[in-house]
Amino acid sequence: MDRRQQKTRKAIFSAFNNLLEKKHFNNITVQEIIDEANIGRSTFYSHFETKDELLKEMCTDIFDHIYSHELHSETSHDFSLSDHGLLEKIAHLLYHLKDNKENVIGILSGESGELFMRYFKEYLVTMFEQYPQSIKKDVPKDFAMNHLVGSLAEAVKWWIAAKMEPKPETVAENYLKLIGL
Amino acid sequence: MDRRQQKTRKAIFSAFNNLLEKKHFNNITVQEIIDEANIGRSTFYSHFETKDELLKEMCTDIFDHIYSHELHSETSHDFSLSDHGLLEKIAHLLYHLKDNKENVIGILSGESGELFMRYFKEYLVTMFEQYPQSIKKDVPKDFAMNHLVGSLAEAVKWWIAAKMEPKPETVAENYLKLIGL
DNA sequence: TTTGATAATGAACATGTTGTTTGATATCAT
DNA sequence: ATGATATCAAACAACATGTTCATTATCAAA
Repeated sequence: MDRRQQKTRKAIFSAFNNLLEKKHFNNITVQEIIDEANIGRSTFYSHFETKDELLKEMCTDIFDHIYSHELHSETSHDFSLSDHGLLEKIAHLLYHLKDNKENVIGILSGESGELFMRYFKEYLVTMFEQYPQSIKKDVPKDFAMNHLVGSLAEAVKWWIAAKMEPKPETVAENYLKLIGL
Repeated sequence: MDRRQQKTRKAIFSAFNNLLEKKHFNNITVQEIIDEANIGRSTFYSHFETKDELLKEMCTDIFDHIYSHELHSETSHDFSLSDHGLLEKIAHLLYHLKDNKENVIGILSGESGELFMRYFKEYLVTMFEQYPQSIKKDVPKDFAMNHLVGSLAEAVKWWIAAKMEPKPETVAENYLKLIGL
């Protein structure tokens, strides 16, 4: 990829992140991104068709990053515990989010997080599908899955609002207690 | 209140609802609301300063409505059950939401629901505070509260996405099972 | 190093939205 | 009937959007 493209793409992402920390996604204008990134108007539009697409690509970047790490680093499969490794997996996920702290906080703070959360929940569904024993049997399956995913997403939001200070292991542990594992 | 004001206010609310069913809040313009409501431009701005304020007032209307009903209809306080009446309360809440079906679906469908959900969660916090025994003691209190509120909110979203077809009692029951009550 | 390709630029453009103002008109409560 | 006030249409400046185009700068590869 052309160095010039990389440079502007990076500039746009960085500018967008700065703005997301200050104000809500909806209230950020393309013009502001252009100014903050210090690029030409037509340059922005040659990279992204819309502001939404920019956010979308930013989200996929983050999750691609997490996915690839998940694949490489196989967690110690200690099936002696009741959660069958779920705790480690969740803690692991939280560590990854912490690595992307600047991006994640930028996107999620304020109300800009819906799109991000959609992607995040998709990821969580695939994750929980690997742990069928976490799904309670006495309620409809999709309702149970919705509960697992939704409440973990809420827990993560809580954690981020708490500046990611509580230890990932602690958060994961408390979460598992609350969903009854 | 002047009949004229009532009339236009109603027209604006109705127009806004119609539009919310078709498209996302962000993509609705004030102009569209004005056209749909068939009112003068300056008239809209004499009622609401911004589009956000309109949404906000719509949410408060709904919750004021629910609150007032909650106060009058005291549920049968059957403390013989483990949930101490929580089940009835939640089912009751779901029935109220169903009464406001058109409004609630309009606001919540798509991604227009964040603001609504914020109000909703505030309401849920006050609700759960009346049921201290529902808060697990072995995790931090705010984390537990966040879990109760967040997961109920998610359950409601699921229920709405399922067209409010499952019976409120069933949903409430399943929810209580999942949070371990 | 030259060169052909491609990315960035800035300016201009038509179009649409926003929020305000103004003076005329219609409707209200009393 | 009348004074108050809500509505209206029209116009306004300010700004955002997305596109076009000619020019300039930078690249990768021969």
